[in-house]
Formats: sequence, structure tokens, C-alpha cells
Amino acid sequence: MTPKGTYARIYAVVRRIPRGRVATYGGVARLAGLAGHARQVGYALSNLPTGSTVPWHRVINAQGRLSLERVASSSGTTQRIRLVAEGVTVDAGGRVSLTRFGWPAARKR
DNA sequence: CCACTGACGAGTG
DNA sequence: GCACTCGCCAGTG
Repeated sequence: MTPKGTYARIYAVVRRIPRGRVATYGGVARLAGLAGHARQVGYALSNLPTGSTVPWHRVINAQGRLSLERVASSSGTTQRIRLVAEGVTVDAGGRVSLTRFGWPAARKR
């Protein structure tokens, strides 16, 4: 696989996400020094090895929605459950208030 | 090298 | 808030 560089940075940032908070793909990419590579973040997580301790469930898209719900994956439910268990309010439509749980602190553009 | 794909983002109506 | 379009780039065949 190509040099771990890209994935390693992404995983490192995801591990830094505080419990009870959620980060966006774009935010993670930016913190990892991969601004604009939001897609790669998702790609990296899809390649996430089994048994990894990376809290991938804390990573959602900029629209405040659970990504896996978009692809109708069985794991989508898991993500939602884990977030709620950490104290994150998840809407019935799988939406989260980035204004309150976003990390880093969400701000106006 | 070329074409297609994808856990995305931002803008527009 | 939702649907559509365009742009971004790495990975894979």
C-alpha cells in the first residue's frame, strides 16, 4: 500500500477526537495536513483494518450527518448507537448538531 | 497513461 | 432542509 503516510496521519487525528464530540471529514483532513482531501479521509476509514482502536464513529460529514447512513450500511446503526452512548445527540434522520458537538469548535465561515 | 470509483465539500435553486 | 452540479484527489484495474 502505498506509503502509510496518508492513512497514518488521518488515523492519528481521528484518535485525537475527544469523547462526546464529532469531527467532519474536511476538518480531519485539514488537521492532518491534507486540506481538500476530505474524500481520502473517508477512503482511509473504509480501509480501516479490523481491530483498530480508531473511533471512526466520531467522524461525520460537514452536513452533520452519519456518512454510513448515506450508503445504507449496517455499520451505520453501530455508529449512531456509539455516538449516543457517548452523549452525542443524534437526530432520527441521523443528523448531529455540529454547532454543539462539532470538533474543533464549529464557527461561522 | 487512461478511466472509473468514492465513509466528501461547497455553491445554487 | 433537499436535490443537483462541479471540484478535489488517492486508489484500483
